[in-house]
Amino acid sequence: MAIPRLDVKPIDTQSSFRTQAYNALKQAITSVNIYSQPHEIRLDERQLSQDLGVSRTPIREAMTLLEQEGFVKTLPRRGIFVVRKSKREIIQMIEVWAALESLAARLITLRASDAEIAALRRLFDEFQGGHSPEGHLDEYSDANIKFHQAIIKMSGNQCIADMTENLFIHVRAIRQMTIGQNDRAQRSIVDHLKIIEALERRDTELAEKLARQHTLDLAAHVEKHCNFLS
Amino acid sequence: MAIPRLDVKPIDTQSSFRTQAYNALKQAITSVNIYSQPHEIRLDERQLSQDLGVSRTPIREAMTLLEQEGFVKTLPRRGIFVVRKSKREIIQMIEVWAALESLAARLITLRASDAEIAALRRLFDEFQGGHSPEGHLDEYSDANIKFHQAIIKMSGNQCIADMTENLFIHVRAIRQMTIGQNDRAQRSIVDHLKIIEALERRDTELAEKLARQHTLDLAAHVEKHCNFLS
DNA sequence: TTGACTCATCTGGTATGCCAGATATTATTC
DNA sequence: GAATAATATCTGGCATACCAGATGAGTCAA
Repeated sequence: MAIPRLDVKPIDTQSSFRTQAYNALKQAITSVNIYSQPHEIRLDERQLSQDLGVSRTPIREAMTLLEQEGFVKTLPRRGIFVVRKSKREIIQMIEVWAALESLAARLITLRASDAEIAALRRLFDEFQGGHSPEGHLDEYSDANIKFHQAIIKMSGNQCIADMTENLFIHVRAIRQMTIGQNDRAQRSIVDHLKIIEALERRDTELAEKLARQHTLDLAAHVEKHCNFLS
Repeated sequence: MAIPRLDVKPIDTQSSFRTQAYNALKQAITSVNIYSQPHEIRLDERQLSQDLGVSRTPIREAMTLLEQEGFVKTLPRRGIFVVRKSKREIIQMIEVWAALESLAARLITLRASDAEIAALRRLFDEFQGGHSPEGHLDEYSDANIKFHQAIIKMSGNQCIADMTENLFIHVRAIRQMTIGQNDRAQRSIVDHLKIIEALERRDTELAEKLARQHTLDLAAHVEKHCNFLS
């Protein structure tokens, strides 16, 4: 006779409180659009430790990570503040993004399989089939990000993915505010299609160049129109 | 009559124990060539805190940073280990470096002053005037790194500098082992000269391409000859 | 001798308490 | 009443104690 056993699920012994606090805080910080509200946001270690139900220690170590990633800035005995990137910093991050995505495009033409590239086109067609970007900017913004993430992932270079992950987060808020300007959504679709075509033809130089220029255009747009940034 | 005063220097209230521990540990970790010795290096928080004369807390926070930067890996209740990058990871880092330095070259042609570019050529000529690379590989290796750092800095994009800083450290050990192979030093000098010439002529496309290819060549070299990497 | 078991020990994870600088509040002085 | 000084409070930096998992030496049975 089988011994009755409780249906206990193994607790996640892999993720420490520190990791859980890190994820929770990063989620919380990146979900508020800090550029749309004027006052700076201050965090309190003790308050957060109470809210999350853990002591200050894992909170502090999570903050150490978030500070290195540029999301918060700690001023000793003053407080911990959510960082608002300047226009200059945002543009520099977009430029780096352009360089890395350009490299990703190069690597795809050299190493990706035809099936992978075909999957990228399907991802593109699926969204295109039916709606035009006008009036669906939220959806389009999601599809847009998915497209870029797919390219990064297809490159097979994990280092690119790691280094662009936070760049995406920092730039995301800005993208959402620019996607509706100057017919950018429509232009963006055209650019993406050209990039896909270059990848399909394994045209390394062209794919590299188009991917770079597409993102550098965003940098130029931010330079011109995002004067709400400091 | 002046009151006698002790010549006390203001203590560095800016750098916390955490920061000092971080610097000391990073220095210590990166100064040992982990690829030349077979056994893995394990660190002990308590031992380090005793050596550095501080408690475990700042040590732990420094370790948190070093782990995020990829220099150490913490295994709970096992220990903290100095990370040995695999060949695949090294190559991916060099590829990212190539993309970023290529961007730096582009930005220089568009934004740097003639004086800055002239300074770069002087840096190059100074080292060239007199010695050939053979027999001075250590010096050459230093000059080589200085050249690349100068390009990064001249780009004016601080984000590139931040993101390449650790890449340089990770790749440095490998560079020192490859610089003497295949006449790489001599070839490298030729490449650097061509890059400088392209920058002087403000040839954006060419400078970008040469800078990228120069570093991608290193990646290819590592792929072929660095089989001592895991 | 060998294998499994026990337990002392080691190690990173976490909670807690104290410290000093920074700020806000109150008291004091003119 | 305004400017200044004294004080209470808040906040991040640091030290320390305890916990539990992992390890390895030692023990005991087959």
